[in-house]
Amino acid sequence: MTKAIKKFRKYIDEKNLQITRQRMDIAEVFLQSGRHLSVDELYELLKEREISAGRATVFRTLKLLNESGVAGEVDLGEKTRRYEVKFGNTHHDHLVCTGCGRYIEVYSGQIEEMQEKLCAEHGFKPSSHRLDIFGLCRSCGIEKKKKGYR
Amino acid sequence: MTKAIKKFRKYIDEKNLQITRQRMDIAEVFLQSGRHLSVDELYELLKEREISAGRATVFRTLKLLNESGVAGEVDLGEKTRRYEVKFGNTHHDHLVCTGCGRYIEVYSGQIEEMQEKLCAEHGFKPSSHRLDIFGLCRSCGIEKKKKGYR
DNA sequence: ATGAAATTGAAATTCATATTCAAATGACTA
DNA sequence: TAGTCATTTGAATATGAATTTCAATTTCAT
Ligand SMILES: [Mn+2]
Ligand SMILES: [Mn+2]
Ligand SMILES: [Zn+2]
Ligand SMILES: [Zn+2]
Repeated sequence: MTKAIKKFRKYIDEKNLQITRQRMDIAEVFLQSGRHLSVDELYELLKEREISAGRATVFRTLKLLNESGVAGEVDLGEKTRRYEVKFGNTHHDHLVCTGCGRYIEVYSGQIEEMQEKLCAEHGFKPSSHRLDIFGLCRSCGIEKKKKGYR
Repeated sequence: MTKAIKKFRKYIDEKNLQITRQRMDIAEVFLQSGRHLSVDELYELLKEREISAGRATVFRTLKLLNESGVAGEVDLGEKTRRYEVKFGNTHHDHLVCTGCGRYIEVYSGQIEEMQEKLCAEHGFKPSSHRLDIFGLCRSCGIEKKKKGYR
């Protein structure tokens, strides 16, 4: 059993909830995917693997995973919410490719520092932030050139 | 007539749409407010001023204002979309106070530069970005101290 | 095993946003 | 100016993601 699953079980236990087959199945498929998944994508992924779980339960379990700190909510400006694995992953920002939809995870200690400084200048106490850069990833950029687009 | 209104009229004209009382009223109240407004907030603001406009028309006009470049969409992780005045305002990021809901507009040329660098390192061609920092503004931070919170 | 409590999931609800369509308004022509 | 056609308006309806409801099922403690 992975550490992430252990942490999830611990959280469930502390909240006096029950460790059920659905919750564990959903958590495992989510963790294995390693992707930035919407509720519906995870629901379909479970169906593919012939794991039965209702949409409502997938919603609720992702919420639990989020509360437990195992998963994190990601809002990339789409209409639907996504979740990513947070446990074992350090903080990062996203390069979002508008060509192929990939999310590239990036980090810059310098940017983080400058954000702190910027906040200090305004007497602002930061607790979290979100930096998303939208554009074209390397392969999509090349693709466009090939096709002669601008 | 302000330059922003002029630009909006020009856009409407170019699209072979009509300059109507509703469109102008909505645009003017929006521009005067200078705030980060949701559709509903603007709709209520119009009602207060006894300007009649249906919700659908407010939606549609904000969309037009956005397309014209006079307004910009702002997604601050709430369930509802907001619009801000874009015309005459340069690019900026947001410090979002989770205490009082204020949006402080900030800018750091250094952060922008580092973002460019970060993208370049990944062969990524950026076209836009979004940086929001959530936390407590100066007055909300002081408030919390007074009350003895952590 | 028994009963109380928690969980599940199909269906209903909510809420923001988008669309529909009949009536109103505006533009244009004769 | 009156007539005609096109656009706009806004109340009502539709949509779609997220949440809630509640009866049936499952789990846990005894
Ligand atoms: Mn990520
Ligand atoms: Mn702003
Ligand atoms: Zn790509
Ligand atoms: Zn504040």
